[in-house]
Amino acid sequence: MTTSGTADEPMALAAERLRAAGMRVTAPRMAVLTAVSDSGGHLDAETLRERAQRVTGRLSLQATYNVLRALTDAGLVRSTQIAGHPTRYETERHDNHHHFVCRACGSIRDVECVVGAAPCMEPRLPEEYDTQEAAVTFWGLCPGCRAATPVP
Amino acid sequence: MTTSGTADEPMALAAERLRAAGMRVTAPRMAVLTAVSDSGGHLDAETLRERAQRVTGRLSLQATYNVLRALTDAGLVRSTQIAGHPTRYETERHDNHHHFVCRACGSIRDVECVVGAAPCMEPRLPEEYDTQEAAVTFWGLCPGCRAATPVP
DNA sequence: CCAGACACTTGACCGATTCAAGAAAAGGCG
DNA sequence: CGCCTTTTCTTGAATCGGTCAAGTGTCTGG
Repeated sequence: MTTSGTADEPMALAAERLRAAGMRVTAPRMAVLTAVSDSGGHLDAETLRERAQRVTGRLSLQATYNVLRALTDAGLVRSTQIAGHPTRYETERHDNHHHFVCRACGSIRDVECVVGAAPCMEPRLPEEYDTQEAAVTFWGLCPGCRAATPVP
Repeated sequence: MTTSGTADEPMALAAERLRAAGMRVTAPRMAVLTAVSDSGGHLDAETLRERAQRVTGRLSLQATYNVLRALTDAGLVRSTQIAGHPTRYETERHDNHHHFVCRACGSIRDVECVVGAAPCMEPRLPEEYDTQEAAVTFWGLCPGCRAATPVP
């Protein structure tokens, strides 16, 4: 069987994580956090709302945004903005990884970065600049779209 | 006197560049292209419209978007999208440089990249991925805002 | 179990950008 | 040089992602 059974396990886990972060535990929060975790990342607010709704029965888009904001502020979720796409959300892994975006289908794939020694973290800027973070987006074609694209 | 005189020189230059790109030469296009060039980059559509208007006398925002699209497609202008900001435009220099964005004041500064050997251009991805471009955005505090910010 | 704080719903609103239809103007050609 | 076609500009409406605000509902600490 694919549905239910131990389907509330992730919910309990989500509750755990919310509590650990000092947040109130509510159905929408558990549902959204679970949706973000399960998906493997890179879903937008609307999609997350749809998924969360399957559990909560009903969830306003506004609430979804509220929850995502709260989860992001709490460090449980990381948001990423890709040019031309709505904001995407993924589980915060504290590994400062980057993203590859397919120009054809829009799919997103994580790209690991050598932790702590990310070469791209060293901009050629004067000393006075306080560089806190580097966000790298790789653009190109994913294997599927590359194969489907007639090479000129 | 501050106005006119040789003020139409950049216009002629813009006309030149448009023609070279095989585009029709129009007042809006010359004005916008000049505005992008003069500014040193990183202005949004609305600001560019204002500047261009000083020359053309009147220019719709829609036309500004049309022109910017055309210029971008023609490779004369490069557009950059920074999370939380409207799209910015700058003269295309074909040097694949990156951007530093101040979290406090939103100012943008170019960051040079070692041409041809950009370390950030080597994502750790399987062979089948066709990586065409890497966009790097550095986030932090510019000298001015850094000085103004009380260090905790 | 109750109060107060915090979260959710609904609905209006906003900024950035695009779509659509008609008027204007660029430029090739006779 | 002036016409005609094509492209571009103007105006106005619409879309999209997201936020603001007010009221109702629901956690959780005491």
